[in-house]
Amino acid sequence: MIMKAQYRTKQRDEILSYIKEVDKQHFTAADIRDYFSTREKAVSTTTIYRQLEKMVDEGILKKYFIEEGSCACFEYVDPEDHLTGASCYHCKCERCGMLIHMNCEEITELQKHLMDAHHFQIDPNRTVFYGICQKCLEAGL
Amino acid sequence: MIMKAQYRTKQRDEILSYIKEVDKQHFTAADIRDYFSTREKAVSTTTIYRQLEKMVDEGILKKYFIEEGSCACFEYVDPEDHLTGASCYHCKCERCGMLIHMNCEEITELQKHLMDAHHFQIDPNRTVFYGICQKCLEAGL
DNA sequence: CTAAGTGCAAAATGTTTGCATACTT
DNA sequence: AAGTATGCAAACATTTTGCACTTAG
Repeated sequence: MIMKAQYRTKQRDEILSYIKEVDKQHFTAADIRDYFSTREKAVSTTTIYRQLEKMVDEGILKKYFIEEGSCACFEYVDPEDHLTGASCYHCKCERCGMLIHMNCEEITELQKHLMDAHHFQIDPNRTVFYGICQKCLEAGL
Repeated sequence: MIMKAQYRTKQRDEILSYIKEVDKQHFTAADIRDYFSTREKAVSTTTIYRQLEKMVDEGILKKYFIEEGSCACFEYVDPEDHLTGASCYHCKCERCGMLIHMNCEEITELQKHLMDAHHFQIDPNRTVFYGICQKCLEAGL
């Protein structure tokens, strides 16, 4: 499933450096477009979309949707997690974007229940629990 | 927050009867548009969107987003669930896209666990469990 | 009569595609 | 040289909006 990048291009490098330099937990195609537009780096929107898609195929990025509206979000996938096949679950705060890692018994139980009762094999890498974290709850956001 | 419909129109009734007659667990604006186009009932797309939005405000429907397609899904909210505050979760098959609805005890337990142990208030509307459904598992996809 | 709803066409988004050109290997 | 990537413009898909017209109360 995971395929390697074929060619290394200037544009690909630019996008990769954005992903690493701008240490955001998640970003959109529009974020990248805006970033480049403010510094005259030439990467067309088309290329941004095509490279992002490619990176998702390569396993470098994870794609998901948060906000209404419709724009896709991308998140950098740590290569280590990738190698270890680490399959912990994530809770993501809808407000502040904080990511909580989980690998507890309860979730394993649910996993088992989904399989037994609903015949559904959950994919830990893809599934994200959205909600509100403690800090934001307390802050009343 | 919940507001009543003001006027009862022919178009609103048509849409409501679609929701009740076509017993789908979830549907999109496009489903309704297509439904009407095959039977010459006159309900414009604009009106469909406006009525759906209104029904969400009224609490008759729940709106949520599922990856891919980027189109909003609507789901009829059982008035009883409305009173009890029950909300169901969704499992989406990564292979065939099938959507399974869940409203079982186990998920409620996990919800409770996330709150108690991880101080995380999960959002059922946004959270989707991704994985592989029975049919695709059996088909070895 | 008045407020609310409707429908058309057109705009706003966000994303994808066809095609000729340019770049990597 | 062959294969891949890029960029533009145009296509797409979904949803929203402006405006004149109709309808429910």
